[in-house]
Amino acid sequence: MYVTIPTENSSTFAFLPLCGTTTPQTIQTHLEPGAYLYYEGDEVEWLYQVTSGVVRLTRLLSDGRRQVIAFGYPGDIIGFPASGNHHTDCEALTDTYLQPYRRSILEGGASDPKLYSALLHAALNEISAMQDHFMMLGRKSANEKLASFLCVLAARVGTDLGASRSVNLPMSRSDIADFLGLTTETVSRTFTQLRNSKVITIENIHTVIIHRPTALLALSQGHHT
Amino acid sequence: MYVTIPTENSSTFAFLPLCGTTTPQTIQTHLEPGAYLYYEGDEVEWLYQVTSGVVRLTRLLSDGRRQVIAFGYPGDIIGFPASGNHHTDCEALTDTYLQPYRRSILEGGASDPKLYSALLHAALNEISAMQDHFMMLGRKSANEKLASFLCVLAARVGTDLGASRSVNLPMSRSDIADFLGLTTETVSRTFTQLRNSKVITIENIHTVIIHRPTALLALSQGHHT
DNA sequence: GGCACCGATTGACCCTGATCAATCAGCTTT
DNA sequence: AAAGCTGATTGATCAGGGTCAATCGGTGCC
Repeated sequence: MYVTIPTENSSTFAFLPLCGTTTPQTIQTHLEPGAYLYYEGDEVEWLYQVTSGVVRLTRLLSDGRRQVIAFGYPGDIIGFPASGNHHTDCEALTDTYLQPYRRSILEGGASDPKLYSALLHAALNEISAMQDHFMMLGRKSANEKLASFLCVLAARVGTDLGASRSVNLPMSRSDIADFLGLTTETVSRTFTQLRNSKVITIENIHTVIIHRPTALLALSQGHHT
Repeated sequence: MYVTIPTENSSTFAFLPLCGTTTPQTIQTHLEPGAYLYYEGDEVEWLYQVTSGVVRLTRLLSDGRRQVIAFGYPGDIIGFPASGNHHTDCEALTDTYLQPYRRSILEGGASDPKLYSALLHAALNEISAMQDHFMMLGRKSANEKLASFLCVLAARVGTDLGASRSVNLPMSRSDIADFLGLTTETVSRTFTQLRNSKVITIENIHTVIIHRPTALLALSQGHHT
C-alpha cells in the first residue's frame, strides 16, 4: 500500500510476502540509491514486491512538471500495468531489494490462484490509497498536506520513542513537494512552521521527530492551532 | 475506466460487459437521478458495472470539503472494496442502470476465472486512470484542468459533428469543481475564457461544443494561447 | 403570465502558495 | 582546512485562484 492520508486500515496491511508455494522462485533484484528499475513506457515484464528499501514512482509532463505518484515501501507491489507498459518511472531512494514476479501471472488464471488473489487485493488496496491521495491533492492546504504525509509515514514506518515518534524521510524535499503538489520552498516553509509550533523537531534532513502526534493529526484534518 | 487526462489508450476500452457465461444472472439495478447507490462506510455486498447512465463517486472531509473521485460511465466497474466497506458515496447523475456482481467473486479464485481476470484488469485500468488524475490535481492550472476534462469526455462520450464535437455534461459545475480541485466560480470563469477564445461554445448548461479540438488538447497540456 | 428558487455567472478583493533570488549547511574534493 | 557543489532554507514579491457578494437565467409552481 502506498503513502497517503491516514485511514483506520493504514496499519492493517503489514508486510505480507506474496510468494506462494507454487511461485517460481526468482532471485531478488537489488538497486542502489538513484538506480532506476524502469521508465515510463517500458514494456512490463515483471511486477515487483518491495522487500526492503524505498522506491519512488514518478510521472513527467512534457514541460518537465513532475508528479510523484507514490513511494513504495516494503510490502508494496509496484509495476502494475494497464496496457502492457509502465506508466511511471521507478527510482530507488535507498538500497532496495525487490522480489520480481512475471507479468504473465496477471494474464492466466491458470497459475497460482492464491498469488492471483493477493495481487488483486494489492491492486484494490492501492485504489483505496489513491482515493485518499486525491482528497489530499485536490482539497487540502499546504499545512494539511505535510501534516497528513508525516502522519501516514509515522504510522507506517515510524519508530516509537515513547511519547514521541521518529520518522525517517529517505526522499528529498522536492520529492515530497512533487508528491504533495507543492514546491520545495513551500515544503521547507511548512516544515519550519511545524518546528516553530513545537509539533516536530527536525533532527536532520532525513529524520523528523514528532513530539505531538495528536496535534499533527489534528492539523492534517484542518483543525487549526 | 474513469474520466482522466488523455492517454493514448483512452479509447481502447470500449464497453465490455463483464457477464461471463458462468455468472449468475442478477437483475439490473435502476437508479433515478439523485438516488444514491451506496454511502461511504457501507459494507460492500455488490460490485456494479454501469450499463447506462452516469454516476458520481465522492469522498467527504469532516468539515464538508468534497472530492469527486470519479464519474462512472457505461462499462466502468464501481464499488471496488479495499477493506470490505465502500470508501466513497455513489450517486446517480442521470437515469442509470447497473449490473450487480456479488462481492464474493473477489474472494475465491474458485469462481469464474474469466470474470475474475476481467475484474483485475478493470482494477488495473482504474489505477492507471487515477495516476493520470494525480498529475492533473497536483500539477495543472485551472485552465489545463478544465481543458483536460473536456478532452477526455469528448474522447470517451463525445458526439462527432464533423469538424467540431459535442459533449454532454450531466454533472453540475460544482461536481466538476470538486473533481478538478477547484471552486465553482473558477470553473465558471474558465468556461467563459474558453468560450471567449472561441475554442468552445456553451450550447446549454449541460452541452458544450468543442470547435477547436486541437487547441483544446494543446491547452490541456499547458501550451498557452 | 408572473414569481420564487437555485444553480451559474460575474465582479471586487484577498490570501495562499508560486516565483525569483539570496544565503545557508552538509558533503565531497583537493 | 579551504573551496566548491548541491540541496535546503529564508526573504521579498507576485499572481492564480479562493472568498464574499451581487446578479443572471432557467425551471417549476401558483
